[in-house]
Order: sequence, then C-alpha cells, then structure tokens
Amino acid sequence: MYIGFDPTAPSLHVGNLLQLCTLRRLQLGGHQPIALAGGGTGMIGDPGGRSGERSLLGREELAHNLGGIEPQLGRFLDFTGAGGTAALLLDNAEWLAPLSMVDYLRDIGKHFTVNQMVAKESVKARFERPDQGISYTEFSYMLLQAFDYLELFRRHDCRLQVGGSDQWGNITMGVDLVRKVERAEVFGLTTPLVTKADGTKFGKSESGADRVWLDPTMTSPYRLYQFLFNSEDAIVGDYLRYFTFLVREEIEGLDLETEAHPERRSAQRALARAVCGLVHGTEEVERAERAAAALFGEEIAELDEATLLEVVDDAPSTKVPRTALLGGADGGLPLVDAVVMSGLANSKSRARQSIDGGGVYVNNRRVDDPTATLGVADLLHDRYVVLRLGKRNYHLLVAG
RNA sequence: GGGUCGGUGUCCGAGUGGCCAAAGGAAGCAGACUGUAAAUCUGCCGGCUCAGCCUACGGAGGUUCGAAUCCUCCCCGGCCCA
Repeated sequence: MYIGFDPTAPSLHVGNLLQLCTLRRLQLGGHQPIALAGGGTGMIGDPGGRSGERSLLGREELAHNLGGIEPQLGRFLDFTGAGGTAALLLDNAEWLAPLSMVDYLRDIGKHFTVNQMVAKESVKARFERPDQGISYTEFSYMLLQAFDYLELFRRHDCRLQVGGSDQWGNITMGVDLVRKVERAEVFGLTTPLVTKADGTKFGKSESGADRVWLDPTMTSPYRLYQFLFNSEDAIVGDYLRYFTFLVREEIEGLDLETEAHPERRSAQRALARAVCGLVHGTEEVERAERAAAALFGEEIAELDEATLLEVVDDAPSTKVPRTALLGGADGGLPLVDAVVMSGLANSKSRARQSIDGGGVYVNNRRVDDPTATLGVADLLHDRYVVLRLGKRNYHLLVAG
C-alpha cells in the first residue's frame, strides 16, 4: 500500500503525523508500505481545498526537501525488515519525468472524461470562486496521481492507496484507472481530517512560520512536546488514538483520568511522550520534561545551577553578551530589547505592548514597566535570566 | 488580441479627494478566571529613536495645498468575446 507525501518543505510536520502512523500501523499489520514522494507532482501542485494556485517548486529545492524527509520516515517505518514488508521510499518523478505529453494524453487522458473531472469537489470549489480560477496544470494533477497508482500497481503490486479524506477524489481516479487499464481491483482508504477542539485544522497554523515540524533543528523537541502537551481536553483522546500505539485499555484509562482529574493532564503527557519519543527518541523526551519541570516550577530563582544548566540546552535560549547587561548610566539592557532578542516578540512595538499589558515576566516575576532594564542583578547564578511571555512561553538568556 | 470587473493590512472584507494606519469580521498575542485545558469577558493587533515620526491600500509616473480614492502607462487575476 502507499501514501503520497508532498515534498514542499525540507521536513514533515505534525500535520503529516496521522499519515505516518497509518503507514506504520499497516506495516505492523504485515503490509508493505510505500512512501511516495511527489517529486514529479510536487512540481505541479494539488488544487486541493480552496487554496489558490500553488507556486511550483524548483528541482534542486525538491531534492533538498526529499533529503530531509527521508530520515523522518525512517522513524516510523522499517526499511530493512524481512518478510517482504520492508518499506519503500519512491519518487514519482521516476516515471512522471520521462512521460511524454503524447503518451500522457493517449495512455492516461483517454480514460477520463472532463465531465467527471470537473465534477470533483476540489475542482468545483475552484470553479465557484470567481477570484481564483484553476490552471490547466493543476487541473491535470489528479490524472498524474491516478497514474502513480497505476505505476505502483504495475511495479510493486500495490493494491491500496491511503490518504486524508481530502484525497478521496484523487484516490478513486486511481482506482478507476487501474481497473480500466489493468482490469484489476485495487482499493482506497481515507483517514479523517484531524481537527482541533474548535473544529479547525490540526497543526497547520496557516502561517508556515510557527508550524510544528518534525525536524529538531526547525522545531525543538521541547516545543513539539509542549505543543502536544497543550492539547485540549476535549480532543486529546482522539489524538492518543491517532498518533500513539498505546493499547486500547490504556487509552480508555486515560480518558477516564482526564474526566476525573483533568488538572493532572495525564492524557496530554502520555500523548507528548509517545509522539515525541517516536519522532525524537526517549532521551529527548526526558530532556524536554526536565526543561519543562524546571521552567514551570515554583521558584525559578531557587533552582540550583546544575538544573538550570540542563535547561539551557533544551529550552529555547539565547546568548547575550555580558557587556550588554553591564550597561551605562541608565542601567543595562532594555527589557524591550531583551524580549525581541529572545524571539518572544518579533518587534519592539509588540514587546512594549506585551510588557504594558502585564504579560512579561523576568525570572517569573511580572515586570510591567516598558522602560525597565535588565542588569547584572537579574542574573541567576551570575549567568541566567529567565524571560517569560504569557503563561507558557519561556526563553532563557545566557550571559556570555 | 478586444470588452468588462477586480487587485486594500496575516486572511476575509468596507472605504471611492482631506475626519484613513484605513470600518467590520476572522486569526493571532496578552490580561482576568483556571489546570501549561475549553468557554467567557477585557486590551492589543504596520514599524520606530512612540504624546511625535516613518512606511503602507498591485507597480511606475502624473494632477492636486492634499490621493487607497482622480488621470496615464504597466503587471496580475475573474468573466465574456475573438
């Protein structure tokens, strides 16, 4: 069976988790998973959803992205296993790139009527948006995906395509094509759209900037852990079922726990541990938990240096030159600047507003004076300043 | 190629010569309440050397004391026609 991945970034993100878990589940169940990177289709773009025309990726960029995604797949799938279930990673550019226009029209296009293509939900949506339109290129996408299925059936006897429910139309196109060309019966399986408690899409906060990636250099294990740990009560049970491999009894136990003692956040913790562990390993889970325990602990100022030192490596931190803290006549480093440096705010205006609104804490003590400065006196153990914005955004400054 | 409608801040979407950094909504951030939850209420929500200044309403010019708003050319998209 196979699932397609869109190689539009050098890393997969939490939005891909369900797909990854589904592949893993099927492999554990004795199937051979094929992860198909859309090297060819990635240059085209799925017209999916209501999004506008997609920007096309360059070849080098694609290669680079695939390089990042491959090891991540390895965390979920066994590429070496025996018994014919070793996972495969393929790139559909392999057969799409050499495909000629004439072959494409004759061998694939012939089997579909424009009528049925236009009837697809993804296309209709774009037709109905007078300001968007859809290019011929994107319109053709579904045929290429159908062709993928056909090729995988021919080459690897692939008989099941899995995808999100938004892929339903594309999958059935493939099923049809295989039936028409090879007179064989193949199947499709779709997974539900993962949503948050409020019904919006999980993990994709539109602005790709703060998306939660699986690559530890793009999103630290600590942040991934926190992201999962903050899941809403109402939905954490679903996530456990989607993203973890805990046995049912255990999950049901956690459901009860959430109901009876929501403040313990047992389900959230189990979720964060399981997913973070799968993606980054148990060692990273422990580090993330140690960092969180230290930061969210009662009296930061009373932590011993050894604990703080550990946190430095795991919580987001920034080095700041000691001289900046020594300052001149009017004290040291303006708090506003410190907040910007830490990345907790992306402009001084924001930083100022946050401070004004009482949302900024230095060493867990609120500071609401926008003109405040940090000085040597604020250093813990003569080296560290813990900045906090809001309830749970921590950042450590390290004087160096 | 012709006609026509349109391109506004993160997104949707008002505005059609000064009262516009630009209505309203959504998203986001913070505060209160809590449990590092949800809901609710409040504030913020372009930038800065922040009672002021700078940059912005597709791009470049122009008219005007003054333009997101008027004119010219260009770019991009929808629809209709060829």
